[in-house]
Amino acid sequence: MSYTISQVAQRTGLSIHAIRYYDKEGLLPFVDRHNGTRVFQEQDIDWIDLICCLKKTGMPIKDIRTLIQHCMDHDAVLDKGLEILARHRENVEEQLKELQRSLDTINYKIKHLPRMYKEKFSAEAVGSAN
Amino acid sequence: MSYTISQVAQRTGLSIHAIRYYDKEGLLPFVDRHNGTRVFQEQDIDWIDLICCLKKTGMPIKDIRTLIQHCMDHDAVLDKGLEILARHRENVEEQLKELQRSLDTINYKIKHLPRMYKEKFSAEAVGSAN
DNA sequence: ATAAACGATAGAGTGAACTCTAGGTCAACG
DNA sequence: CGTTGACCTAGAGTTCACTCTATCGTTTAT
Repeated sequence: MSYTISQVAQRTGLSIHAIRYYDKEGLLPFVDRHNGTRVFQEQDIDWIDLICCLKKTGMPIKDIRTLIQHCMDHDAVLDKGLEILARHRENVEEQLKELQRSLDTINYKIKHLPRMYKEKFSAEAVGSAN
Repeated sequence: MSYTISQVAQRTGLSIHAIRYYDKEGLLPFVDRHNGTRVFQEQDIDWIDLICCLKKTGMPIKDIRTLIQHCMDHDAVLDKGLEILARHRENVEEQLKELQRSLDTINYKIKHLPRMYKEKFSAEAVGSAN
């Protein structure tokens, strides 16, 4: 079973434009062509899913390209590809902690917003009374 | 105690340029001026901390401006400001879940990368044998 | 009194990641 | 045989959030 670009767009949630852009940027070197038209296989979609996941977790396109290029290189895949992914996993774990801290801060600020607000206006009242 | 823009930059980790940019974008309507020079109070830094937190959690600048403007409006603060923050908190909770899902996916992909890689090259071997 | 240090503004430039447009190819259908 | 519809490329345009530059004003120390 193979897929057209619009079917892949449907399945992945990416726009057709974005897929072509990713290809142009070297993220999809594994995609076959038929008369110039891209023909996607099931496993290509697995790779695109990985790309989407890396994007969602903030990996820039040039880093994804590096990873993909390593993975297309027979000898280096287990070494360099896995190394990059493992490093990114740590990064995502840090993002999780940071996001949790931010959530705590937001909760704190929600609790104290009335006070912050009050203090600011008291200060301004003093200021304008001067 | 009051602070200059460079002291605020130090304390918040923002660049001086970014602080001025935020001011220009209407995020810091509460900052006083002395002879045109910005003078920051302690509670202004509390507001800037909130702004940083909202930015880190993906709120765009125009939405932060809307929130701040509501909070500078006496009558609406508890209603609209808290409402926006509460909605954003739900958003951040969803981000946390999504990030956790992405981490799971990355772990899964790390486990299966050797297989994805192998299948891709098998497929290409078949293709080039045709 | 003048130079250094720090502050200000306006506006141009940057980089990332798309998004859109124009113009073209190709296979299938009536 | 022509027209639709889906695909293609090259490249221009857009948005966001800064970042940088040029130029100017104000304190402060020597």
